[in-house]
Amino acid sequence: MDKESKLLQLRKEKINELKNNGINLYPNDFKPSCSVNRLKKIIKEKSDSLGEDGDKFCIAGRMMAINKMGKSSFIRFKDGSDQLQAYLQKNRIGEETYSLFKKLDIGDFIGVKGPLFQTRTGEWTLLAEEFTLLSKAVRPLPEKFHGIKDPEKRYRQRYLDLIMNEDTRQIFLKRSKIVAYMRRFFEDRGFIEVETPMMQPLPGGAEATPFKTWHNALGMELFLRIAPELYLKRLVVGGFEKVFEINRNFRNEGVSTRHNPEFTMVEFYKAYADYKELMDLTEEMFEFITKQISGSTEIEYQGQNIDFKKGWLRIPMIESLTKIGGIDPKILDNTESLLKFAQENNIQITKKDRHGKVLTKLFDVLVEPKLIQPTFITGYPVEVSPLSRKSDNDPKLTDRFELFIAGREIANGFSEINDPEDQHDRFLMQVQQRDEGNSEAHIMDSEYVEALEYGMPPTAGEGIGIDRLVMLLTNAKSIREVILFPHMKKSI
RNA sequence: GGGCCGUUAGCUCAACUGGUAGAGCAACUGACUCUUAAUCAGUAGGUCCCGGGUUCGACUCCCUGACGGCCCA
Repeated sequence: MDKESKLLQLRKEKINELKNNGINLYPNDFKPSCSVNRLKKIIKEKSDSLGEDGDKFCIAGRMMAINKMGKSSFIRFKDGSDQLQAYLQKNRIGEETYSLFKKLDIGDFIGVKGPLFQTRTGEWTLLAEEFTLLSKAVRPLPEKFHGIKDPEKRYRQRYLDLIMNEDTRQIFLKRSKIVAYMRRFFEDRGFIEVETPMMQPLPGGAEATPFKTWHNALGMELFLRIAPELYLKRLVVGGFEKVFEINRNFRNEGVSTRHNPEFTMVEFYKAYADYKELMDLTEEMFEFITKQISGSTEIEYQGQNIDFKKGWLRIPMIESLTKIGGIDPKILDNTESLLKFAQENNIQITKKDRHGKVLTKLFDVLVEPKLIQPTFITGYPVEVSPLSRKSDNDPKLTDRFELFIAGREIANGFSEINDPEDQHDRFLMQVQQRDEGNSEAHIMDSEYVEALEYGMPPTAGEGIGIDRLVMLLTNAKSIREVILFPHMKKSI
């Protein structure tokens, strides 16, 4: 703990003095009659019945500013909904209460009861007839005008950020709404929400390094999940034809403005659907959510206008490499030439990488950053898609898409493999890649294959990064701005 | 992992070429019954991120480290 400042010592002395005078600093018997927000609506709707002799209200909140003028004072305070001003007069609330008030600080929670009046400037103000301390703050709040800016402090002490910065509050209110609308979208279409293990004996469903943990009683190693995919598909096998899960995934990777070790995804699966249908569904969902949140399908993200109105561009990956990435179509099938091209353009690719992987890496560098408007890239190579159904037209490709917006990956979806033999072979291919040094390649999951052997209906599934979606809709530059408590190193 | 930048009072920030740290808000004392970044008078408040080094002297220059931000891989 930090060394106590003089400021803090003084506060504690003052608090002891109040306690010694028999004042309860933390009572729990004050019931507000309404929120500030509700009160403001009442003011708008029926200000006729308001006034010094009019209706009385009981409001609670945190004091954010105090203007003392001798025997009367204005305080600005806020609850979870809005801010309000109250006027305290010594001869109205009594000498004893007024002198208690004078000892209080910005940051303290208070309750005020009284009618409303308008100040000289016309501001509706609660005229205090009763005034109570509800909870004493020991530490002072950050400065009222500049608030708290230091990103490190804002993340580590998010509560201060939320108290002082309305923008921050709005981001997380929006985040909550985005998730709520997403739930509604799925529920309206007959999907059921499920929860599958966060701790898994075999980490699967994605290419990533997992976190390890240990279960004492079972005496076994467990992994924090990198994806819920294989469990959700077991549920489709089990007869739940439309499922979704909104929950955390954990990947043991670096942190950046786009990566947090734990992040939230929605994954959903729909039986008898294919990847094309999911693209349609995704367009519908994004359009719906964006309209609800922003009132329009258009948003501005970091200076770019982005339109979510459905009818997004759909481009096969190969085509995107030539048309957007500028690769000569003649060298596309030749791994050697592609490697040479990569080298010439300073793109780091391992010689070991297979053709499909080389294409994907070139795509990441040459195409992805240029996909600003919502764009589906389809037809991913088999090598990088161990869980996607092979395309009927081209066995080298899969019935898969990824969604890109503002130059970053937002979603990934595909028709699922439901041929257990194919799935088994794909796992084997991954195991081989693992042996060749790709530590992120998928692990053989025989129990999952066994589940497929009982029969899974034709199905398509998709995952959408919620944090990244929230970033887009809140115009946040860093993922840390949309995660309440982003991971940081220990500060000591 | 690499590059650049940052860390000074509770908060937001200053401090020139190295000369011994300052403002606003917050706090404290006092005045003030319509303020709203209230005002007025006064007071106090510092491990200059940690640790080394250079120097007569370091917030300032150099090195190591910690934490953070941005960019890149």
